[in-house]
Amino acid sequence: MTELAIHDTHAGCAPCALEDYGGCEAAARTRLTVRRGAVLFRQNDPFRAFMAVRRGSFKSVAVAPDGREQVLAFVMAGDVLGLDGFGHSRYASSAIALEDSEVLVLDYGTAGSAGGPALHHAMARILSRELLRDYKLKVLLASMNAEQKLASFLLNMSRRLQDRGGCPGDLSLRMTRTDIASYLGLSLETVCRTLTSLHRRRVLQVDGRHLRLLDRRALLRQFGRDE
Amino acid sequence: MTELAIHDTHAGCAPCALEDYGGCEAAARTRLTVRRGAVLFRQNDPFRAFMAVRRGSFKSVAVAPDGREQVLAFVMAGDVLGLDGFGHSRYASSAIALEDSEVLVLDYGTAGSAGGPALHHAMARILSRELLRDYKLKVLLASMNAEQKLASFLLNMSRRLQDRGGCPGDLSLRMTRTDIASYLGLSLETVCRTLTSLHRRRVLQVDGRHLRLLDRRALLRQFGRDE
DNA sequence: CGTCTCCTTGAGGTTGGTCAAACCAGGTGG
DNA sequence: CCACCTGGTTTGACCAACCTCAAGGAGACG
Repeated sequence: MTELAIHDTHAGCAPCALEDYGGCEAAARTRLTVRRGAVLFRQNDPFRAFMAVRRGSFKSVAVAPDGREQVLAFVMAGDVLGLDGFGHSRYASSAIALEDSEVLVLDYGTAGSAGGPALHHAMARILSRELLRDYKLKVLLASMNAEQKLASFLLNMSRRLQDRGGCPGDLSLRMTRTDIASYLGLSLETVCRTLTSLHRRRVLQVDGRHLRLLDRRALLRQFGRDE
Repeated sequence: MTELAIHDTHAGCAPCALEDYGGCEAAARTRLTVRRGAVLFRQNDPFRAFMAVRRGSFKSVAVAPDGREQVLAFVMAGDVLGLDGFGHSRYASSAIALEDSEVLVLDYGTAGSAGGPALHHAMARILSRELLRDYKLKVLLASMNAEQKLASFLLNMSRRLQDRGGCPGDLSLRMTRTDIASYLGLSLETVCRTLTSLHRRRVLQVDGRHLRLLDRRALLRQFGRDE
């Protein structure tokens, strides 16, 4: 009870986010479609609005001090983009579509003053949840080895797909190995090697970006009390 | 312009937070004093309220899946604790005082419904800023080597102390090496070694928990475009 | 068919982790 | 006052997990 459930790592039950947003879709000004690879907004752009992902998925990236890109999050349908931009009135990260996608522009600046307390409350909840997700990712980055990171990532993706009505054992990834590596703080080669290792041990079936979880137990076992 | 300024890493200009909170101190129900080492709230406790640190400092820790403690943040006067608990109505991390401290209990549940939109707006800004801080920490954890992590940490601490009116070159740390190591995703020995290495190179003067920055430039140089 | 991007696999080296021992400061009790 | 104990810190020796560099395969697309 006192420990984080690992299969929840950076989960955050995204569909709830929009749900939370409740009837407030009135706040939605515009609906945008974004082509795969296109940039929805860019780090340091002045903050305009939150974006609720309707369809498709994005990666959220920031430029690290040394100039390399760092993937901060994978954002799927039902999640909200741009939450970080609000506090400093600039986006803190760029949002890049991993596939053809559709977003709802949530003009919080306007709707915020107009909307009732319910809207604010919902917004705060979404932000807070995002924080929780971040916390879990920090734990992952700070204290896990390569295999644990991958296991955590896979279980999380599986869960999120399941929440969206997909088959939990069937992962069709939208991002490259490089993206995954950056997100997990690993090198791209280590991601590959770890995946093939899991494949050889029949934990996983790997076919390019299509993965199938064969032994969920084995993934969870990565986190035995003292391994 | 497109890159994060490194000396800002997990900065977040904390004193502004309370400022932002503005005249809303009416929301403050209680003032608590906490002894060094005491637990203000515990991970998984039902969420009660946010806590604004008045005096002293805290560490925010979570239990990792493997049972080890993970330090998620160092929280100083002017910062707000418990932001993560709101979304799930449980605290996602424990708060432990690093020294004798004093906090203001911000009963958002009550004040939230009572307070005006200004309060909500302020709350959202605080949350959003916290997100930004998290983003920077994720970059640190994912893509920096030991020396860069330390440099980043030191510059950040210096900045935060400066914001609070302290002398920027004089750091009097309140946390143990173990805490720092956990926070930065390093081993305690590596933190020690890196500090002594910086000491030997006259970048830093190390005397237990009292540090003096001798060569800020050298620390910043850690992040030259491609080193 | 050539090119491009992405993925996979191998060889070798380095950073940083682990284990171990000793030091130091502060507190406690005789 | 001193002996002792504890928690924190420092340092060394060793080792392995992971990174880097390099080369080759596989699929998509013009």
